[in-house]
Amino acid sequence: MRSPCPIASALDLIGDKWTLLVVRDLMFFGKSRYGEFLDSPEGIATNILADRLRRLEDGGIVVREGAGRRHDYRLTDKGEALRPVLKSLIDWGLAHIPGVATEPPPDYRG
Amino acid sequence: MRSPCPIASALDLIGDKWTLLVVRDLMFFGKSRYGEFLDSPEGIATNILADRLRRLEDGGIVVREGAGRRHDYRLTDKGEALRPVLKSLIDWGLAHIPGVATEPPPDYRG
DNA sequence: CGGGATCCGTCTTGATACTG
DNA sequence: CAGTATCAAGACGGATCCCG
Repeated sequence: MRSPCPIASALDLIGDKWTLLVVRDLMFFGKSRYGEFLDSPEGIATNILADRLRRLEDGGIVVREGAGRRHDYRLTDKGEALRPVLKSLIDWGLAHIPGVATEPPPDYRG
Repeated sequence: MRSPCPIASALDLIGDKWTLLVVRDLMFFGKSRYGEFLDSPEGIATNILADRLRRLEDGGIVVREGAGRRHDYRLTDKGEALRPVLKSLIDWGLAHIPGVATEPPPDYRG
């Protein structure tokens, strides 16, 4: 039994286009509700969003809070621990992707 | 015109399961040839690998060197700049994914 | 033999419509 | 508002073929 590569294992959880965008909304933009994620300019589809939220929950990265329909999603400690990943991604994007830093960027705190 | 989010832009380039695994092979395991990437334990298919290498090249993250068939892929400065992303992903995986750190991990230099 | 391209069946993704 | 149902389009995996 070889222990799996931590990069490969991490990418199994968060290695797709949409998952980290939801984490970004939670981490940097203070969003917590389904409808707020939907409003993001990238335009995630409703079924994809539901699927990613479920995977994030199954992976222990977010928790769903509140009873009934009006629940909030919140990052767990494991989810918060992704902050350096997001930060380094932001730094890389700003430095190396043309057109991304030409205007005052939104407020990526953290 | 809003400037696009650097995270979203970055994920357009590297936000999938396979791309960062190729970067990992280049960055940490000293691989540089098609056949070497194929040998990685995750088992990428030939068509997928060819596609990802082309995208990485188009995105300025790798360059293809050498004439004829026997060429090497090498990280550009833009590709090397992904090192903090990979590093933070390794740290997160080791700390938060069960089973990943139970044996002496391979040598992630950097 | 190494480095792909191509074809094909399957699984996933995504846009939209619909429901409680 | 927070999802599910439906269904088309694309990505994937695997095998095979091809070309130098």
